[in-house]
Order: sequence, then structure tokens, then C-alpha cells
Amino acid sequence: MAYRPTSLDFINRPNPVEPQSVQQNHPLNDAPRLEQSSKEEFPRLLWDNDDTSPSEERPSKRRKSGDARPKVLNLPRPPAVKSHTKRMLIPPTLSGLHQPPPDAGLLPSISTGQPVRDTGRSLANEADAAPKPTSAAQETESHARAKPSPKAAPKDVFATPTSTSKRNKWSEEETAQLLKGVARFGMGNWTRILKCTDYTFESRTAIDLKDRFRVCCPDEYAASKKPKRAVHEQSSEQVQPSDKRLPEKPASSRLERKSSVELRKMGIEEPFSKSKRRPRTAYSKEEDDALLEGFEKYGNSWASIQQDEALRLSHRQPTDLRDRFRTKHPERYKQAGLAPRPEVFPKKPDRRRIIISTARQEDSNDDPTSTKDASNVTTAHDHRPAPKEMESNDQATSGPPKPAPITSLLPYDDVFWGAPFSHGDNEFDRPTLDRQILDWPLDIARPAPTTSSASINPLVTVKPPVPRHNYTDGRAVLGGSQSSGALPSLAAITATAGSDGDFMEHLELPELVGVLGDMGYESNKGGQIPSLEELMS
DNA sequence: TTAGGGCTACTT
DNA sequence: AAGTAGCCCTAA
Repeated sequence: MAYRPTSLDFINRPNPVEPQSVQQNHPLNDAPRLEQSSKEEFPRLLWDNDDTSPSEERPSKRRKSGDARPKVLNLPRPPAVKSHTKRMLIPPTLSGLHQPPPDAGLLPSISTGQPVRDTGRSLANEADAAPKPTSAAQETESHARAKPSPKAAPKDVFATPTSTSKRNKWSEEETAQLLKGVARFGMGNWTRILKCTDYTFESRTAIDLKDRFRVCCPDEYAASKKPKRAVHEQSSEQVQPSDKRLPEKPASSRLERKSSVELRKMGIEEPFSKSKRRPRTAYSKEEDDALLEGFEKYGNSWASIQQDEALRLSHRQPTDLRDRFRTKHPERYKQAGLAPRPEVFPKKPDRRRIIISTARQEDSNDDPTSTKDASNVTTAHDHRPAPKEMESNDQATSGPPKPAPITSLLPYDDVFWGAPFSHGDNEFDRPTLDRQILDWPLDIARPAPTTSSASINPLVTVKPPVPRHNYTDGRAVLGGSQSSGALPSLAAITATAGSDGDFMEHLELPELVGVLGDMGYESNKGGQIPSLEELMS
């Protein structure tokens, strides 16, 4: 999830008046933090953390990976983010800057003792001022957002360290900004409102805006959610003065509602318009078939597909057809030489645990009863296991719901092989087994393990996860699964060990035996995985 | 007109 | 809260 800066981010910048003198090192690599760096070091660290020659010019290009340098700081790296992305990720080098210094409570507040927001400015005055470009509006967006607005005084967290609540309460003024933005851009254009420099928000996200609007104007929001016809039917209700609405919500949320009088005070005369966004319409099987047929006929000429009357896709925009094909047939889309849909970075996994699920072999993949019931509307993930399917193991039959077993080992996207398995001083870095492995012998219905060993081989019990992410470089392709081209989990790799003798040649992942070796097991005997008893002992 | 990629409603 | 997918924006 995108990092959301808080007021601490601004407050905890190095104090220009009284620099810290306490030595702080990076918790991961013991490198000195930026706070200790001199002014000369600062840009150097930003641009090139290993460059020790001050006279050397800053390189105009990024260095190639082959340009080996001896003193590279081995910092963990965040996921690659495009330069123009709006996600605000703090470089690891700066990771200490958004944490309170150890002596934060001793430092005076940077805000000059005015934690109370300036609420004296009346909403009417605010409304009178038409949304004209302000000085803040003339700044760049990032600048404007990085610099706390004078209207939104930062919380005095140093003076009251215990009051650093995670709840960022909406002020009247901020709410007025939001409502004016909605009146201007329409409901649904939350990001646009957020980006607009005419309005200032306190570290809000687009979802925050939507949530706040839903609280303040629940009827308008609800009306905007209804289908178009229903919205028209509700039009009289929509223009009804909001202070006469029937109370359906608890009193607490009613207090937040904005009456039409209040809205008028803010300069909002017209009822809120809905976002111009078209309603979502799922694709039918007929449309998908026609689209596939059209693609085979016209290729990526989406306009041609749309205009072909025989395909009956004229109600879809060419771009929509492209979008649908990209989602529905990613492989074919890729084969056409087109870039796949940009990947959304998954949540950072918890690498403290390696969970081995006790998924049964018989309920894997081939069980048609466990698949999500097919609806008329097809989706692009039809070939994937639905979440319900993953939970359809015997553990889910009764009793309190257990957390769904995680069927992949060592998620690929955050593998940091250097430290966790080599640092013996942190037990949380060590792999562990899920307790559900202990249920395995109780399952009498289970077929005998494929190994002849009398001991339980936990790795045989691993349910190979269905690949979810495709990779085009083929660096991690198992056996014959070339077509999917997906990076398998370690579970999938180990489960197929022995059936495919040379699979290791295609992998860049570390061998499991190496991992086990770091746990204290000697590098294996002939590729044998240690038994559960050995692992548990 | 298309490609690339972001936004957001909706579902789980 | 996270994932998915339909819609949207914008550069080329």
C-alpha cells in the first residue's frame, strides 16, 4: 500500500537549529543514518551512496549493474516504482527520517506553538472566495503537499507525544474543501479533487475523501451508487433539502451530515453531480467470444473490431475492447507484442514465517466441485483458484474459521536472501512450519506419501499454488509449464523435485537445502529433504 | 487510434 | 484490507 505521509514526516526532518548528536545507525545494515551526514555528504548519499570522491561529478546516467563498486551499501530496496507514480515511497536511505528521534520528547515543536487549527475563518468567507488559483495552487503539487499548509497547522506531536492518534479527524474547513471539490468535479473524482491544488487536505487519500463524503452526504453518495434509472427515479429525493432527510443512520453520523444551508454557505448551490464515469458493465460470454473472434480477424485494431457489425461490439469503446482482451487473454495479448497490464505490487509479505499448508492432494486443481460456480459473466481469472476454493479444505468445514493456509513459500517479490537466513541472532528470521502440518497424520483419507520414508515429509504435503504472475524472461519456468511462464513458489519447486531432474538449471531461486543448511542442517544427502521430526527436533 | 498505465467501484 | 477488472487519461 502506498505510504501516506503524516505530520511526523515533516516534523522529524533534521532539526536545522539543533542537529542531533546521538549516533543512530540503520537497523538493517548498521550504516550511519543521514542525520549524521554532513552537508557535503547529503547529496552524495542521495545520488550515489558509495561515491567517496567529492570531486567526481555526479553521473548523468544511472550506473550499469556491471559497474562494480567496492563500497556499495547493501540496503534493502523498495519495489521499483515508476518515476511519475504518485506513490510516495521513502528510499531506504531515508527510512529513518519518518521515525521520531529517540529524544523527540525533549525537542521543541517545530510548529510554533499553534497546534489548534485556524478555524476562525468562516465557511462563508471561504465560499465567497471562488476557487481561484492561490499561492499554494501555483506551487507544484508535490511541493504543496510536502509543505504543510498554513491553513492546516501540523499537530503538535512533540508537545503531546501521547496524543499521536492515528485518526486524522476531519475539520470543518477540510470538509468544506472536499465538498467544494465534489461540487466542482463530481462525485467519484476523488483523486482529481485530491490533486487539485485549490484544495488542501491533511494527508488524505482518495479513499479518505470518498469515505468522508459518504459520511457527510450519505444520500447523495447513495444516489450516485444506484443504477442510472434508479438515480433518475430518486431525482426528487436528491434535490430534497438535505436537512429534511429521514434519519437512517445513528446520531453520531447524522451530526456529520451537511444540510443544504451549510452547503449553500460553502457556495454549493447545485446538487452534487455524479462522476462522468460510465457505469461498469460486465462482459458476457457472447461479447468475449466476439472479441476473441475479432482479435483473430483484425488483430489489435480495436476500432475495426468495434465497427464490425457481425461482432456486435459497437456498444464497447475500442479501448474497452482492448482492456477486456488484455485482461481476459493476457497470453495472447502478450504474444501480439503488447505490454501486459501493469502489475500491481502485492502487499509486502511477512517473511518471518514460512508456512507450509497441509492441503490435500485430492482437492487440488482437478476437483470441479471446488471451483467457483460459473456465472453468465466470465471473468479474466476463471482459470485461477477463487479464494473460496483455497479455503475449501477440510479445516473450513466447521468450527471457528481458521486463517486460510498460505500455499506459497517465500514469496518472490520480497526475497531478501542475504540477511534473514544468515543472521542467527533473530529468531523471527528463521523459517517456521505452520502448526497445521501436525494435522497431517490424522488425515486417514489421505493417500500414502510418495516417498518411501516412514517419516512425514512435509514438503510432499505442500499444495502447489497455481501461478498467478507471468514472467516473460523465462528465468523461472518449471518443467513443461512454459506456456504459463509463471514463477513457481518454492513449494511448487520442491513438490516436483525428483520428477524433473534438471529443473534447478532454470531457477535462480536458492535451493531449499541451502536454506535448511542455514537452519543448522547439513547440506543434504542426495537431495533428500529432512523429515518433519528432524525439522522439529 | 492505440498503448501504457492509473483510478476506482466492486467483490471477497 | 486486498485483489480484480472495467473505465479513464494521456502521450505517441
